[in-house]
Amino acid sequence: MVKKTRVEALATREALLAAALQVFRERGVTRTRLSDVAERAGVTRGAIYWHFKDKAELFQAVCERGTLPVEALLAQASLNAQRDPLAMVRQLALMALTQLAQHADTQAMFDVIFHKCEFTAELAPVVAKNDADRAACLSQVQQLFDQAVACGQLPPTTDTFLATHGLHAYMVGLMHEWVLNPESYDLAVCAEPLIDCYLAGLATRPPICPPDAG
Amino acid sequence: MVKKTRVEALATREALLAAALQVFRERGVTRTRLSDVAERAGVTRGAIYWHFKDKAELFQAVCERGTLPVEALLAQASLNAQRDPLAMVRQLALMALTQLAQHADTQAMFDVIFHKCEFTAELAPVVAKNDADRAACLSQVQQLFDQAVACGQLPPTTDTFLATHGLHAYMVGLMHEWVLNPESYDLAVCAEPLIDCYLAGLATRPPICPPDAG
DNA sequence: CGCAATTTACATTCATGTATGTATGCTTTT
DNA sequence: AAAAGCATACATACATGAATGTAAATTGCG
Repeated sequence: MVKKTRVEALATREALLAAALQVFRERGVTRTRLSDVAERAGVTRGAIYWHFKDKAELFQAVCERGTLPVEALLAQASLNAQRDPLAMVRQLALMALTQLAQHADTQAMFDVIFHKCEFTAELAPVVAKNDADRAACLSQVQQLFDQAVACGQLPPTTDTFLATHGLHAYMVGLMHEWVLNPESYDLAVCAEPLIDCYLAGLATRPPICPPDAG
Repeated sequence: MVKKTRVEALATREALLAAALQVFRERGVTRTRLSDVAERAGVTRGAIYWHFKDKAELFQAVCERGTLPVEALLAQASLNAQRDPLAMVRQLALMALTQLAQHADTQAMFDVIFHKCEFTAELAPVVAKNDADRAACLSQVQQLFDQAVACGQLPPTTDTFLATHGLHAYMVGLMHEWVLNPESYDLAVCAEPLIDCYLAGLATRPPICPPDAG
């Protein structure tokens, strides 16, 4: 079998992405040979070079396929933000953790990103996209926190910059560590108390940044 | 220059470790060639094979050199624990972040571990040691939280397992993200408000684990 | 002199990228 | 509507370079 119809070609591409995600997870991105990916997808190495320029581009595609749902959440956030900003932050965090807890592919992706990947020069485009996404996300959340301060949901002394970075770190850490041991606790259930605990901390003793420290 | 005295040999070993840390950070562990490490250390590749079996063992040595200070902190903790357990947790967290904020080598090490390394089968011994260390650390901290509950420093309903994992995730996330942008904020200064914020959350709205979720 | 510490030289393995082959689907023309 | 022509979607083969591990050679210390 050589030539496929367009939809079949798309299916091949999808199979390659799925296979890549698995092999990346097993062998690490750098040690992954494209021949393994091809074999797992049921094609040869040539097919990869048709769909992707090289391994870096393949990796980028794998990442983008996975980060899409999170971006959609953020888009929502800016719209419905005005009413109850703190609840929106809470919902965003919960949805991200729930997505992770429920979707095996999401778990695989974050396992790769957190523990099976080396972010060096050759992955510069991915890193750049990551940075941009993170900056956008942080900025959005900080705006929500600012609104929460304005609403009186958070104390007026709250350093929303630090609060944002703290929450972000918390999320990253939770995902980073939970993916290592998904059996250690039920994330779908525990996400809520974990998030609420941090938010309660913000409300009762918000971080206050000394001058010139950020 | 060929043969050295014993102390000089130790110096060579140290130079190799320092060089490896740098090159690991620049190129990622997997893409690092031992020839680069040797060159940076001012020796040839053969010297590496004298001191270390292979790259994995070199990496392990680099990690162990860096994780030593943290272990010392934990050893302290179990001793002075009885009086004010929550303050002990606080101090531990602060010291870890301070160590990171002040020592360039520590920053380099965590940058490598978090962003420049793929934890796959070939690094199994390192992973095993990491797991053991983490488990020990978590167990220690959970004991402190248990004592804090007993002292009345934390509400009796507190799920100390979740509290521990939450704090650990927080720490990991803070280090993981701050190392990416050490200029984004002054960690040495902000560590205190960040930690206190989380601990305040624990005190006012501790995580409560539903049955059978952990 | 024998061993510790390091260099040099060598063989081997292995993944990559590319160049080329090829057959099929798609399109256009008449 | 049928056939030709072209682009697509891969497979195959090859050349290349690069890093590794080991074995042998070298030299200085005790």
